[in-house]
Amino acid sequence: MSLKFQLLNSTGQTRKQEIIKTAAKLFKEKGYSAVTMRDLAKAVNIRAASLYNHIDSKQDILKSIIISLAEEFTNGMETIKNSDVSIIDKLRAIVSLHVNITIHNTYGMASLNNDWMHLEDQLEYYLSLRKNYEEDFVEIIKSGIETKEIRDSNPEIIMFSILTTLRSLYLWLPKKDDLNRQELAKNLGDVLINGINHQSTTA
Amino acid sequence: MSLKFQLLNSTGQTRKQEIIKTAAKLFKEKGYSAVTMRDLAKAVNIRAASLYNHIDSKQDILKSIIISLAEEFTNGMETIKNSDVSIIDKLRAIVSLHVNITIHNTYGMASLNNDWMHLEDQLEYYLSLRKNYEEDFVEIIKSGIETKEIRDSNPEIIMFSILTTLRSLYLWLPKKDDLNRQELAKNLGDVLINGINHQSTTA
DNA sequence: CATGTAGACTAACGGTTGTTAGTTAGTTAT
DNA sequence: ATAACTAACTAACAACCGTTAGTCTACATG
Repeated sequence: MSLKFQLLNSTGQTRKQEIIKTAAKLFKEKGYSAVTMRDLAKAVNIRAASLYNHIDSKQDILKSIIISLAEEFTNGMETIKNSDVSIIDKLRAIVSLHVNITIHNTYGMASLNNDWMHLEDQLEYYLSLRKNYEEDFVEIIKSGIETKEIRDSNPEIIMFSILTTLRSLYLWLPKKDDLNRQELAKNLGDVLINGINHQSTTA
Repeated sequence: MSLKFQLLNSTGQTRKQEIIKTAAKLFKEKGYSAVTMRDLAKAVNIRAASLYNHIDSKQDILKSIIISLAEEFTNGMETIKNSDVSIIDKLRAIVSLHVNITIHNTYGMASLNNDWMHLEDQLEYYLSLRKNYEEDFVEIIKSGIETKEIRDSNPEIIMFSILTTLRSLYLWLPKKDDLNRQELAKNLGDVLINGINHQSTTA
């Protein structure tokens, strides 16, 4: 048994990673079902059959893209939930979580949002992660309403309103790369959070 | 040349309308590309070939769903733009427009959001309608900032934040049918608009 | 030098796709 | 009564789908 060194290509990723990243890009443009293995192969300049030296199946690619992202969100939420800061700061942390993940994997976010229903074996697992995430999110809102940090409106509506905006970040973040992460997160935080902040002192 | 009476089925729609509505429902669940003509045929209890007595092509179905909805939004925006009310009331009217259209065509909204890229001949037309809609929307926000009815934040971010929430209505509106239109529109208006309202006097 | 492996290839498979052709039973119009 | 139309059917086509089998070459390891 000897050490094995993974060969890296010119962009510093393994071939498998390159295939998955390219797939995510195509999935964003046309959706999982409309992208064929021959499309994907052409995009990485090999033949369709050669893809199978690196991946198990088309399904497997989708699973890799979605599950890893979903787990990133779950882990991020766990950290935020257990952190000892104000509710408003927790909400700001959630905004940053979405901005950061979306910046480093814009293409994958499209699959997470639009192609999760094509997961087969992992569908149930994905749905449980999403359900838990939304429940944690709404709990934070509720406790903010109790402590009067958040305006007293329907917590589910507040949660969905913020979450759908964050989930759509992948659509308009690419057009806004002149603003860097911190600026965008701040602007977005202002719009999303000051709106529901009870003592609205922005100016 | 004589009058022609369109035969209506048990649900009071023509067969073509029934097919398109059923298609929209399937498109919402799996996306345009993943739904086959045989799937659609089975859902309306005929054979795939028989669909072509009523529609020209699969493309044609998608076109019918998306373009009519996009034009509804365009017409609605035109009315709101030219109405003589406050900026805040215009925003409330936009919220109502989305709520009402989404209520009466929940399935179609999924295609509008997720399958527009599979339009072929009509893609350019659709994109122009969407572009105009967003431009009108952001103009309303800008004039609201000028008149100080709206908090002074980045108008594009405000617009996208509201619009993405409204675009996602089709996802969570079906779960909330205990609230009727007016209630939902009001709640949503509170969350979306009071947040950016300059003199935030909600309580 | 011999051997093993990674990663590309060609060829082909069985199944599915959207769609067309041709037919037929039932209804409506003249 | 006859002609025309509507809306269903069966059968089939050519193209495309994901995937497998088997092969070849370049390179790393012993």
